[in-house]
Amino acid sequence: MSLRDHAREAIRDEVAKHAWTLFAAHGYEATTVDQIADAAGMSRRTFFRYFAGKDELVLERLVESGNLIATALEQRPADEAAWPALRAAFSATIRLQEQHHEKSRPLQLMLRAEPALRATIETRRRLWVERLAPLTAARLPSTDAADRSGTRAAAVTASAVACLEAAQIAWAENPGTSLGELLDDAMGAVAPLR
Amino acid sequence: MSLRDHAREAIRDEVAKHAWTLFAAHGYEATTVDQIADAAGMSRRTFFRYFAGKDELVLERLVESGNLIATALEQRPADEAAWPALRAAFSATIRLQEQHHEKSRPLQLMLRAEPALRATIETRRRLWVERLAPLTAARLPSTDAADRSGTRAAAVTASAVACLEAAQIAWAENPGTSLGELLDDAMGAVAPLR
DNA sequence: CCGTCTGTGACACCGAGTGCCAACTTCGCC
DNA sequence: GGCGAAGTTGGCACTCGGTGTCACAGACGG
Repeated sequence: MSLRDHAREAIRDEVAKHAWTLFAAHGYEATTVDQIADAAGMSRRTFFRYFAGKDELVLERLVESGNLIATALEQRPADEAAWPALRAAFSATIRLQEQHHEKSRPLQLMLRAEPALRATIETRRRLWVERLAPLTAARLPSTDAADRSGTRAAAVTASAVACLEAAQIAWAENPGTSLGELLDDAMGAVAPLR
Repeated sequence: MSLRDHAREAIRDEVAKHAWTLFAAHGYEATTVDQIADAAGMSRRTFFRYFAGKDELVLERLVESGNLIATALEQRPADEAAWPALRAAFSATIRLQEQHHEKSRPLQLMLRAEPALRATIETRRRLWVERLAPLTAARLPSTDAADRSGTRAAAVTASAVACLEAAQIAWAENPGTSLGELLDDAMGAVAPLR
């Protein structure tokens, strides 16, 4: 189990490395699966045994951030309200992005520019909301309509994610701006942050 | 000009009618373009001259609602704040959906269930935010950071759209609920509605 | 040494989408 | 009314993403 899986993970990383080099050079859509498989030294058919599709190469990266945000949200004080807690949970991801801005800025721009990645973006949004909404639910003021608590949590979480995306776009398009300030601005415009 | 265009529009409607019948019967992804073209009595190649892609058949419907929301938002009193104005602008669309719930509920469920439509959903979201954000901007409290006003408007608009989507999902999955109440609940959980 | 299990590559296939070209219709103009 | 231009159509071939199938190679334990 462990030996085989370790090798598999190593191969996945290797393939992804080649793929991202090609994406950076020619863009996502213009890079064909054959080119990636070729660069990685494997057959096209084998590529699809390691990745369900070309978009999984991109999704992989985005899911990491989701987990990071989720664990950060779990570690916020339990009595903190949902909106400021979500803002705080985004901080770690934001910091990482600003540190590696030479990598993450082009990624953000690619996500906006490539129509072929729109399905991937929607998938990411769903995964994030699915993961974060249960944690958000516990931070909402309790009401008598308990059956709608899931919907409320989903709405608040999706709104926060939408603010994060808006801030990320603005940050990617305007070099020199602070992603943290942009996010404070975006989320603060929707609801007070404390 | 007008004669040709009128015929073209009529053909588009005719094709769309056949397509939606097939979608309802077999689902979106399971319906091939060949089947649609066949049902409409035209060649596959000609279909692609009327629609840029299979997904345009779905997007067409969703864009209408966006325009409806935009005109509703334009007609709200100018001094109304962004959040309640957006809530009110959604009302007309909501009413239409509840009236034609035998059609719109399956559409909502299809949008969630078909992975092939995720790119279409993301496209709709962008079109709506692009259309509504300028109208939202005028309703935000003015600050000194004028250069970020676009980002704030995008964040608020995208949050409202996210709430609408959350309410629509809950409504589609729970027959007998009121879409208006669900939306009040969702948007009210994010920010006060008045 | 033999059976088995896994990874791999090759081939064929499907569906979405596009470029190209030949045939046909429609329209306007002489 | 005829004639040429312009637009519409359909067929063909092609690209690209993705899947099913099969046959082959190597690792493994009995």
